[in-house]
Amino acid sequence: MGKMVTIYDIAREAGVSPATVSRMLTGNAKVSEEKRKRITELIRAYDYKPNALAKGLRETKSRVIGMILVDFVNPFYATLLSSCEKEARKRGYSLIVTSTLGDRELEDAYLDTMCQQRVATIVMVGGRSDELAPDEGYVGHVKRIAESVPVVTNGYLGGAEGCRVRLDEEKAAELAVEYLRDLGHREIAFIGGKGEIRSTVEKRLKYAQLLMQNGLPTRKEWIVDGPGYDDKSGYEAMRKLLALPCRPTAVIAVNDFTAAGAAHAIWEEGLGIPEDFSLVSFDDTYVSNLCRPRLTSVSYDLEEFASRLIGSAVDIAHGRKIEQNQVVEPKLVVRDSCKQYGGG
Amino acid sequence: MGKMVTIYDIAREAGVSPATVSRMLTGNAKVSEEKRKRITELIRAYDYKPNALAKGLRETKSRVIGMILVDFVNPFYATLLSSCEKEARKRGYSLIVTSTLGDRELEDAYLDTMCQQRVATIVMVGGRSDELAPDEGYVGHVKRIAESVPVVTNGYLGGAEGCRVRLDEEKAAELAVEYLRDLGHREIAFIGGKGEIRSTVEKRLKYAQLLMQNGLPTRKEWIVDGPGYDDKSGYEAMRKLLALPCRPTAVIAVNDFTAAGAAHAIWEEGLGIPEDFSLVSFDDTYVSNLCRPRLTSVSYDLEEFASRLIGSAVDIAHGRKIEQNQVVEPKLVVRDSCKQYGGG
DNA sequence: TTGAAAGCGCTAACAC
DNA sequence: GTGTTAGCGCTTTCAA
Repeated sequence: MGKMVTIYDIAREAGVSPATVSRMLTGNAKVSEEKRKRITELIRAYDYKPNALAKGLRETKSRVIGMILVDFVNPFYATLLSSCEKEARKRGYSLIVTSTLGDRELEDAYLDTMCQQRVATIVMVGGRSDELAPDEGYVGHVKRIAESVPVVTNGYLGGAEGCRVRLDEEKAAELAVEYLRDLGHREIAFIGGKGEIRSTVEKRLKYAQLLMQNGLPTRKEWIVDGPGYDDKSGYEAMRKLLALPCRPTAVIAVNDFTAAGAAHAIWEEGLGIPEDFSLVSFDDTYVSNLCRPRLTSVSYDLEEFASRLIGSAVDIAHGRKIEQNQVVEPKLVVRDSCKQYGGG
Repeated sequence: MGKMVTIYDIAREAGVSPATVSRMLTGNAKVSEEKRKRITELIRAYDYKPNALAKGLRETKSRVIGMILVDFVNPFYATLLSSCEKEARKRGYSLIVTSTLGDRELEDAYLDTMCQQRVATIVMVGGRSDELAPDEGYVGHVKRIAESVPVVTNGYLGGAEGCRVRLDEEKAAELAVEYLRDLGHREIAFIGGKGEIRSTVEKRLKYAQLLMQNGLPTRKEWIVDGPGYDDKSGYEAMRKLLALPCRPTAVIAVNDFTAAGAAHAIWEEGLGIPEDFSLVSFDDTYVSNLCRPRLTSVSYDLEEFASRLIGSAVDIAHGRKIEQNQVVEPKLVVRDSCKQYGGG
């Protein structure tokens, strides 16, 4: 691999000092039109590429954001990643990414790796920061890291996070429940997810609260814990519901995958959506469009989420003032998986 | 943000020279057991994190691989990314990622960005490198880049690439066609994809060739060009097929999304899978498991693909000898979307 | 085995 | 407006 050209090469060739070349590049000081022209030309001619490592070393921080996601494959996170990357680019940043798949040790290791890379900011979405009760050791670790590199997250890190951007899970649950209630449903179940994940618990709690407030029947068996967030979980959860003596008429699924799984269980029983069950999911990934009937789903504006996440990350890195607590609101996207109860 | 501790801090505290600390860290030279112990302790106590920027500057290259994908959201690439990241980590590398979404200028810009980051290697999958005839300017650009940073790709870059890892598209097409043929199908269509994308063209060509070799009827209308790779494309393509006076009995879809779209068109017509149409797709993403009936699909071992991509990237970076041309073979995963023709 | 010193490529004082 | 210089944190000769 050939030696890379440096500002010294350019400077020598142009008969100026490296500083002048640097000044032109950064735009931090005036450079005479004549030299400017000569330098610009040389840069093109030599195809000069500034060394981000040197710049980063000099400024004790790189224009790179470290992103720790729980999973790249899940379309919710995949889309978020895509938006974040676009957003980062727009602001002149690159993304170093990592997926933990729920592995706690990995999460710790990655925190360190990104710290070593001297990323400008660490953005964490999902994973342990999203757990209801992240363990002490972990929070301590993040706190230590956060002393040298700011952390932006959607979860809660005991105050270690420099900035938090949450999704309004309660509002999301509200949209789902109220939509079904307005359609005349009274027997509404909630399936999927895990009891230790904050986002899930927040939804379930709000769901239960709303049922009560609306005088709708609440039953323990109508909240089916996971075992997880995939279609298999949804399938199994729905089968439990189907086995119940008193079945609900509507089902809220913790995400599109569990909804898809639930749909399969319903069809297997020879029943239909929305004829026999109305189905609402969260996340509104492309999966909700891929199912038939297409799923009515609570949607988060992932572009906005990404924009706030990355925007805050960049602002913090530049020492700008930011909103410490931000919330992204959901909205309901009505498709074909629900119908008026009793009505038609 | 607090000042980070350096080897100088450690050295001073331990009463040794920075060089000794460095030697211990890199393991490039012997260090007395006594100092080693003292240093190790200090490193823990101060939570010292080596500055990857400085190291990279010194060694004129970082332990980061730049990955340019066409799209993060498509589960094929999302899964590939996930596997690549895992593979990179295993080898002590991080991933800087980027998705181009088919934007040519972006691809150029990213190539430069990664070059500036002094990534060890650039890995490109999808995008322009996957086009049948990438334009001259682009190839030139890659060639120039490739002089300073090695490029690994699945596409063809006029020899600029340092290493190529292809999927065996022809074998994939063969698996699909022969499976359907063996089931007794004679009228087989191919839908989706774009005529300028190498992987698609390779599949179509092989498909056409195999029909002929097997004495099966070939019809122009049975190859439906895209318009793309999403379910809408599949839906539209299938509708064209359905409108034909002579419909095929089996359909090969360029990926899972187009297959899902095709399935919807078929159902809309009141027809069934596999009763009225047998359906085979490529890629075998989780989408093929999410559909009902589950899709029979040609599967690539994405872990192997990732392992070869990243393995080669790392090997090249270390100046090791590598296989210049590697191929990942597909296999057929039989599920429920096909049936014996005539037979049952 | 260890230390001193140079240098990777860049930017920002500080002079002029 | 421009050049000189020091230093970001690390590794690696070169001597001792």
